Amino acid sequence: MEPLSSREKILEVAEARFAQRGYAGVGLRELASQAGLGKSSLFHHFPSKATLYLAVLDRVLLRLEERLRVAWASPGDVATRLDQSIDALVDGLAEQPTTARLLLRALFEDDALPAENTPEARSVDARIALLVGSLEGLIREGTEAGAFRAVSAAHTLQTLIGATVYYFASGAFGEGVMGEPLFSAEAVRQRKAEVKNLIRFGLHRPTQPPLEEDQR
Amino acid sequence: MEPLSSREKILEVAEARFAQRGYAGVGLRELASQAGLGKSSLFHHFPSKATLYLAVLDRVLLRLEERLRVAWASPGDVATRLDQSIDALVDGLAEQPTTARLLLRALFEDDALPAENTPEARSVDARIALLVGSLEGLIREGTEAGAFRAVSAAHTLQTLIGATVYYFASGAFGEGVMGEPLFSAEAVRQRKAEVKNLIRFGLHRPTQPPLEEDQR
DNA sequence: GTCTATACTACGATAGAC
DNA sequence: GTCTATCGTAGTATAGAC
Repeated sequence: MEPLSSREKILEVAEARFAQRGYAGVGLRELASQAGLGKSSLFHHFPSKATLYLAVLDRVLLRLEERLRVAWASPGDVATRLDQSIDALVDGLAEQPTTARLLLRALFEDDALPAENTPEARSVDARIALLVGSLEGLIREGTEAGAFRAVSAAHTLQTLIGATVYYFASGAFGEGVMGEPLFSAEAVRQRKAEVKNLIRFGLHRPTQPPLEEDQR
Repeated sequence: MEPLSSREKILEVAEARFAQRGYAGVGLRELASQAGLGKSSLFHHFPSKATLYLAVLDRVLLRLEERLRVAWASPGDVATRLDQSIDALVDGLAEQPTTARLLLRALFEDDALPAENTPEARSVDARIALLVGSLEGLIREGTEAGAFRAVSAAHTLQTLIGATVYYFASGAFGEGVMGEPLFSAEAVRQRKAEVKNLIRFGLHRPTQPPLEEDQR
């Protein structure tokens, strides 16, 4: 295993710090020292705090994108591809606890960033648009084909984001609610099953048998 | 209409600023001047930034609590009381756009607050525990009575929080997804219907007729 | 109850030596 | 590519006059 380059080390530390404290809550001194550098050396790799932040976001979105591309390329029917997208999304968010927090925080920190219309910001926006558009298209395809109820694709997508991104971003509060760690392999497996079943069958008593994973 | 006292004015401005920028992103200079005061005068009303923040949170949670108490006192069956709780929660979150953002941000900013174990922090924790516990109890009651599928109450509660708190906190991103403002009376009405129907029936084609509001 | 003045620390960012 | 030194600003908080 090669040691990380300075740039990679900075990105790694910055991802952890931004996820935990948010953009405004992170100081570059602290960040630099955790990366084993002086503060000024940061500016050799990234011209500003905002650029560094966007680079972190971009990397995280790319990781998710790669996982979801596999699900979208699946030959199955719409319901199957939606299930596989949920699996991929949950796996991607569960891979690193920083991911969901970073993404959820990013939704709030748009106006705090002094970096609109930079190339970095446009790359991040494009990745988000791709993810959102693909998932929404999948839901819409299902309703138009008659496989799903006549739900609003946008509303359903938002609920799905809440059920996944919010869930894995919920931190100590979420662990308190769940009564166990959010990121254990078993907990992640169960989250996938619960979300897929709720999406399929809703809360009320089933008229079809639930998925096998939900048997308890 | 009486003019606001300084304390009330500060709370109002602070709620807006903390919702928009987060705890670390708000400066007390800026906050004070928006409230029409000098920076130092803040400290006459609140001994520290953390105390002010917790006072804001407490007020927001109290508003929600009052709405939900009505739903919990309803004489209906479990499914009805859950529907009414969702209505009350959505109405409470939609009443002021700051509410959902503040609550969602609060989940992340626990460790950034230098104010654990103060009376203010304990009050906030108690209010959250009441809200969470009551909603979870309602779901559990439904599964035990056989009205709901054998879902995990904790998982379902988290999904419900995502579908409501995250939704109304999603800001510009959410409006982009929805293609319209989140807080218009019509949009709020539709969100209630979509969430209740998804909770009831799931996404797949209904074997029972959907609620009347979902007819499109 | 609000003000001015001030203390001390940290912030993001830059200049320039090595 | 990393460092020290420095700039100007803003951060929370306190003291004390009015």
